[in-house]
Amino acid sequence: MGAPKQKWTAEEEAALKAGVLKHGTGKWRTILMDPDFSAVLSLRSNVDLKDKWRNINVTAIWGSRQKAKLALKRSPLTPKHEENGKALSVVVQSNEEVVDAKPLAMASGTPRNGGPKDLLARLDGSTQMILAVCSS
Amino acid sequence: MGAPKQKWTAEEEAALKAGVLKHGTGKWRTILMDPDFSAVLSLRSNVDLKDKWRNINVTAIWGSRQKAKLALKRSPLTPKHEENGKALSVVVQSNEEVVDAKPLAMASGTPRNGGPKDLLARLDGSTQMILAVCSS
DNA sequence: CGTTAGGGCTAGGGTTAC
DNA sequence: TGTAACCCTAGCCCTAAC
Repeated sequence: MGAPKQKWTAEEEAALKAGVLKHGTGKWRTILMDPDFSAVLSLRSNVDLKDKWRNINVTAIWGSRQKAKLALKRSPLTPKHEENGKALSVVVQSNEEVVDAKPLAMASGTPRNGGPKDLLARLDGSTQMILAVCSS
Repeated sequence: MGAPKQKWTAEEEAALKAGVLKHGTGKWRTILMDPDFSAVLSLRSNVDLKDKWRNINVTAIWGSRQKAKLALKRSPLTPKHEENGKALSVVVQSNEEVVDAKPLAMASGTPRNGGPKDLLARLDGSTQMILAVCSS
């Protein structure tokens, strides 16, 4: 059909990483419309960016230090926690190896439609976002 | 980002359907302020109601396509019977049409006395009026 | 200013191709 | 068998119109 399974090139992946550094995670459409990346990623959709970023992080976590995660899958019992009004607590991964750009983007203080003002302000102590662009 | 995505429960969906039956579509704020549903839908906004109703109708129209597609893809092993104890009475309809609740609600005209309101008024936590809108 | 209708986006699960 | 790429959709957000 029209989808011959288009593998990601190094340039595309680099552009994606740079775009996440610049705009933060979740801003796939924004990255796509950024003139700096629109050329390289012209063949990709915003969903593609999201999926690729997911794959990158999955592999990165596995290479790091978190392997006991799939073991908790496929539980014969019902892992279904359907609460009505109760909020389920979600544990956030500890710092270190997990590449999490979300706090970066949201750390600017504006919860709603903020701007990537001081994106790099937080990028010092933890320093987990290195990677960024293998070299461009 | 404090909302990790709040999935609709069966109770909420039932309340929404009942509310549409009672007040008609488009009266989201009215449904929300109805004492019969305000408790269940307290965490939802009028926009949420609108969006959910849209999703419900979209999925209800299914059947023209993709249904057979996914039906065959249905995993051979899916012993999922873990409903929350609430047994929904599903009315099977050979016709897969969208059940328009608007005529139903309006069909009573001006129920000065003894309208269908009394029937729906006793809506509590249990699901009991799935009758309409629950195709396939 | 509040509400609704509709378009658009994202997150996550699921599926296909390799 | 495992993994990357892709598909599907529920829930949410944004905007225009009223």
